[in-house]
Amino acid sequence: MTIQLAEVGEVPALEQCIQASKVSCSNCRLNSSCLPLVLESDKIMYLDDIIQHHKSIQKNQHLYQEGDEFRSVYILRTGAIKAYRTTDAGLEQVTGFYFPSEVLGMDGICNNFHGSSAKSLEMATVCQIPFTSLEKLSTKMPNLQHYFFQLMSRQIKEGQQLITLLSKNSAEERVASLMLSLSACNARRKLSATRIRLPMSRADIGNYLGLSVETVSRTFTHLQKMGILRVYNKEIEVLDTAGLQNLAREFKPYEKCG
Amino acid sequence: MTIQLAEVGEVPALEQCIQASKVSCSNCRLNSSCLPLVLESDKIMYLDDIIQHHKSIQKNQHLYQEGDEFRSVYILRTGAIKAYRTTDAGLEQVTGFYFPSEVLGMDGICNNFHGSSAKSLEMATVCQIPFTSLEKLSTKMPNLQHYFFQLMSRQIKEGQQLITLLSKNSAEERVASLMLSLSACNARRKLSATRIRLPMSRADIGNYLGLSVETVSRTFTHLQKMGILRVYNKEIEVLDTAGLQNLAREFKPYEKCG
DNA sequence: CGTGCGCTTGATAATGGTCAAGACGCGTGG
DNA sequence: CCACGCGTCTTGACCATTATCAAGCGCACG
Repeated sequence: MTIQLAEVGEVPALEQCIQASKVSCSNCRLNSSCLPLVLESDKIMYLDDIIQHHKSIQKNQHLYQEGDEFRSVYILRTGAIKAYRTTDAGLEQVTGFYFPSEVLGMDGICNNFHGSSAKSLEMATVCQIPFTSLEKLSTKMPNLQHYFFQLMSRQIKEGQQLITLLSKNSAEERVASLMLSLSACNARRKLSATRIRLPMSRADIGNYLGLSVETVSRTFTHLQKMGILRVYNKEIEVLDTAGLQNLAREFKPYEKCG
Repeated sequence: MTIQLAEVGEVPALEQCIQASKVSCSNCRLNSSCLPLVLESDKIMYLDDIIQHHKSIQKNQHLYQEGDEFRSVYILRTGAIKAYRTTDAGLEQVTGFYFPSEVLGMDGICNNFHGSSAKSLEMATVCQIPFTSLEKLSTKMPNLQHYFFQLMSRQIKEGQQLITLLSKNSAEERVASLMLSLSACNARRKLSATRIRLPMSRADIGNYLGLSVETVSRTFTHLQKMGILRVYNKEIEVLDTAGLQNLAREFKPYEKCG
């Protein structure tokens, strides 16, 4: 039997309000955690000029696909997106989950083709930033240039953390780490740190963590039996944060530092 | 019994010649595969001004360590370097091997501290580029800015490839992939594609590939029994490139695209 | 009220880790 | 030049974790 948790996701009324109003970086509610933060307020208008606000994507649609020509990077405003690559054997490898205010698509810069696909896990909206415009603007705004260097540097570092997790940690530690990360991600977004809604399937989680679906499922059950989590399908309640941290250590991909 | 392979590494005489002469980007023999390539030749002097050429590092010394303040990025000129992080549990996680003309240290940009350590596997020389100078120069030289965006993008992509390798491939496939990568790396450097000298230990290889030393060793012997490689300690001879590619697929971290 | 997909659970098997011992190779010092 | 010793590599035996296969459950959706 499923117990309905309190609303932990976006507030629908607010969402609609945002979507209805004419959007610009100045009145966007991500403002405080988003890109324009690094710019002097009188320069946000330049950024506003090149950003294409409010592109929306239905659930399970692609924002871009591996091999598509790279033209823009994207900032996620609402919803959730998974990034994945397709292996030579035709298997899918999930490389990351993205939440509001995060920047996607920068792995396409190196050879002008997207190196991964981005598919929405639920209805999502993004801002699109044409990359050549961004580069031009960056030469004029050292802050902006620096911000993007930082952003990419962080993604490199997060990749290294995931590599470490995959090669050194057990199934239990991997799942615990992910839950802790999502909790931190919620906290950053001013949502509950103890109630996590998972927009992705067990298969996606397993794929991301290098585990089979079955192992993910078993691990959830086990963490529940240990009294660390309570699992209601895609709603996770963290009962023992310290216990979770004890298992996790390492790996904090969603504790963004910028 | 060990059979001595032909010289496959750097040519000592040439090395010494380079080290003796006054170095600058214009007369550096990496020239054609290195950073200045992207600059108009009359602008190389600006880069030359900020680069500190020819810093040398003894075997097993650190170029920088995790947690050190981030000030510069480095280009490896000769030798080989491994990058690694230390996990919370105090274990080492090798995140990459670097060879001449590759750029190190960019994971430190995001929070001004190096996110990994870099230790030389053999006597090495590097060029040091103070990052703030580089950023300043980048605002004036769009090509340079673009080059560094590409470089970091590529590192993100390579991280994703390693992640895929770790979560989807068997021990055999991982080792085969690494050998193929090193072969490609040699080829890029105009060295033999079939004779590979491994500057790193079996332990480093295992650590990088998420395997135990024993498994790495067993895998080498197995690949040898299959007639794909011949293993003389740290000298590897590739007997069947196609067979190796067959096992590898995926994962080409050293086939740099820029 | 079915039908199907996603999730859970159980039984079994395989890959690779761990522990232990021995071989080899290299540098040191006699 | 050889003997020694240590560190690295290899090999073997055993074991643990997790994948795979299989079946059943439950919720969502038509």
